[in-house]
Amino acid sequence: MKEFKRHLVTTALPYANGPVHIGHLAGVYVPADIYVRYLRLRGRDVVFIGGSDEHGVPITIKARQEGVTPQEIVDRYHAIIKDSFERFGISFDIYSRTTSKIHHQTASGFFKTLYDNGKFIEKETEQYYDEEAHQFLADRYITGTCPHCGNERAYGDQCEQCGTSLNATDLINPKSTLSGSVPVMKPTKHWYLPLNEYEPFLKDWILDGHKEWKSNVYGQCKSWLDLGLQPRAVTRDLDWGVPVPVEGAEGKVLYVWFDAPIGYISNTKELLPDTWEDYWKSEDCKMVHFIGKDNIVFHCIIFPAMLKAEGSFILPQNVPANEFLNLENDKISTSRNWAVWLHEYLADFPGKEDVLRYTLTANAPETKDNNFTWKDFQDRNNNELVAIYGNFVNRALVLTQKYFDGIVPEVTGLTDYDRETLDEIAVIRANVENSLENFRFREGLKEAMNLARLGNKYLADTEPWKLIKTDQARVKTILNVALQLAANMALLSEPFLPFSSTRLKEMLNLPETAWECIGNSDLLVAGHLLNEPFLLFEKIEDESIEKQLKRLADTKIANEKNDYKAAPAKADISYDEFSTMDIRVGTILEASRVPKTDKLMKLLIDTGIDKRTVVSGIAAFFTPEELPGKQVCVLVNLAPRKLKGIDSQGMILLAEDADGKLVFVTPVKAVSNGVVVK
RNA sequence: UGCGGGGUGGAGCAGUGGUAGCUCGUUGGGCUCAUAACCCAAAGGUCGUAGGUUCGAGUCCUGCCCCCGCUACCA
Repeated sequence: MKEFKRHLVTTALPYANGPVHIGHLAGVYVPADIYVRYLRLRGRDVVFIGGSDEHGVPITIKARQEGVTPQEIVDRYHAIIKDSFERFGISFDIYSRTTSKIHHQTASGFFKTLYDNGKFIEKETEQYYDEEAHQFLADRYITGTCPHCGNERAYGDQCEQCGTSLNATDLINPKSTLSGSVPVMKPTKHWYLPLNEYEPFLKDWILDGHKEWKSNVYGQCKSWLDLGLQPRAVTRDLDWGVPVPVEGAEGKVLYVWFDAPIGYISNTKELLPDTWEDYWKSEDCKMVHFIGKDNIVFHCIIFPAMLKAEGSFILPQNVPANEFLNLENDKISTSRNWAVWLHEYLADFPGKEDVLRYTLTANAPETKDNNFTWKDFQDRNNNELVAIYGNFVNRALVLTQKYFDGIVPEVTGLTDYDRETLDEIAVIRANVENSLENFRFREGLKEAMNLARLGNKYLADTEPWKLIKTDQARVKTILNVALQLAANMALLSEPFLPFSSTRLKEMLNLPETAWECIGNSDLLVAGHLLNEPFLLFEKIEDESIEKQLKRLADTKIANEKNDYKAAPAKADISYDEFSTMDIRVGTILEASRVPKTDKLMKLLIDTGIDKRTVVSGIAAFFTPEELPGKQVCVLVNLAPRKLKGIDSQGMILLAEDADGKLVFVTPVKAVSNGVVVK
């Protein structure tokens, strides 16, 4: 395998129209950070590049909805994202943004180079234009009637009712979702990158040259290449983005997918104005893109074709794309607020950065979509971090504190078992390294935890708490070994759990130690004074988990309300038919549950005409105590009916909300009992 | 519709032709230094489904079913 002098690690640029959530973290940022921290610990020359993607149509839409400028939107989210990454320990060397001056220059220059070298095709096409919003419309922003099933809410690219994919021009009665106006066809000119010309190169490079890529990545690429590539537009009609730097391109910007990956280059330039080319233009540099599976085609096909067209850049050595993470069995969604937001997590679980890093890594969607549940989060913390890692460290340190006043005891003689245990460290280290080099972070973490498991087993097998009564010298050796294991654990787990590693090193008073020392049994020398032990991890109680689940349940209810669509109107009736119904305002006098039923409530109501009994299915929503005195509307001429043996003389009017909850229909101010509702 | 990825004990994963493994949970036992933590043992899987190839298939082939991506928000 080739040894690279430098490493360039990029992470997908999060879109600055919302904060980052656990899906982003599990898919991209946590694995990338583990990888980078590992490379740094091994003394490799590495730059870690991140930044916000701040262009594109959705940001302009959101700005329009909120009545602010796109700049205000991206400023807001860029700040939140950058800050939360930093506090979470994603150790970017730079986290910049695509609205930066240097990015505009870089992206613009990149386009110009390709343009000047004749790498683009110019094409004029007719597209829908919204004359009120003064914008060309992407297919998704046009709705109309589906020509196949007649659904009136079909989108320009697909009808969600019948599933057919459409062209915007297929829609009957097209409407712009931006302004509601009827769009008109207008000619527009765009520049296309002829991807088809790069097909032979891409086939050679990926299909023959990178068979080691993950199967999801390789398979997706193969599929695209087998189907044949088409020229792809790299410009858009929009006023938000990097202006197209050629004549006749007024009002056009670079397509966000042309612009965004160039952000990796711009951000490297911003970080290293003088030496960035050592990373981007030197075959000695290994470039790796961390992305989610939806981005595979852009990073494996389009961006490499762009780089190839330009000619002076290197290509990625690997693109370890992850699958998706679900949250409590539902797709994570920014717009539906179905997510665990990083900035909220950091506020709710201060000091527990590593717990989330651990959970997301242990359960990373490396080979298929996975599910994050708060129960799993709690279990992994309590049963693994606390019980295995934290507990081992605590045992070793507390015993040393108790027997030897926190001073590392000397080795008085190693048994075969001691040696075997210590030798195991190097084996585990090799396993961790192998996993990380091959982007198997889940496996690597499990291997690292095996060191703590080994420690617990060692203590259980050697039982120093028994021997202390009879053989102090042996106990010295045992605790020395246990402490060496703990010190090795602090080093080995650092890429995965950096905050805990720092705390553990503090407790051990461990001097700066190189990764290469992992496996040594003298990381702590005899006579070395340890600091006071404290708990590395703490149990997470049910209450804090329930709080999170409650929040999600509330979101679900809110979404159901938002998604509520009124049922279609029933067939017309005459006024005479309506007037046959006699609806009166009445007051509830008494209320009691109907025994042996879940839903039924027996009510005595003063209807102004009489006092009568009504049985109503409201017991799930009201208590008998809160009802007396309430005014309600009653249909008084509904034929009586026996319910559970009780004569019900009428019906109370109720509105059923989107979430199934019932609400009384009540006059907005008190009126006399018996007044007519009409 | 098509193409790609995935469907393995309660949960999360490994396993590309030769007796089905790992972590957590569960049950039983042990230990008591440790955050009721730790250690040992056991139970638990007809490997989505129906066929086929093979002496032998989770592993290869074919059909079908389910989930996800390519397709707004979005990793």
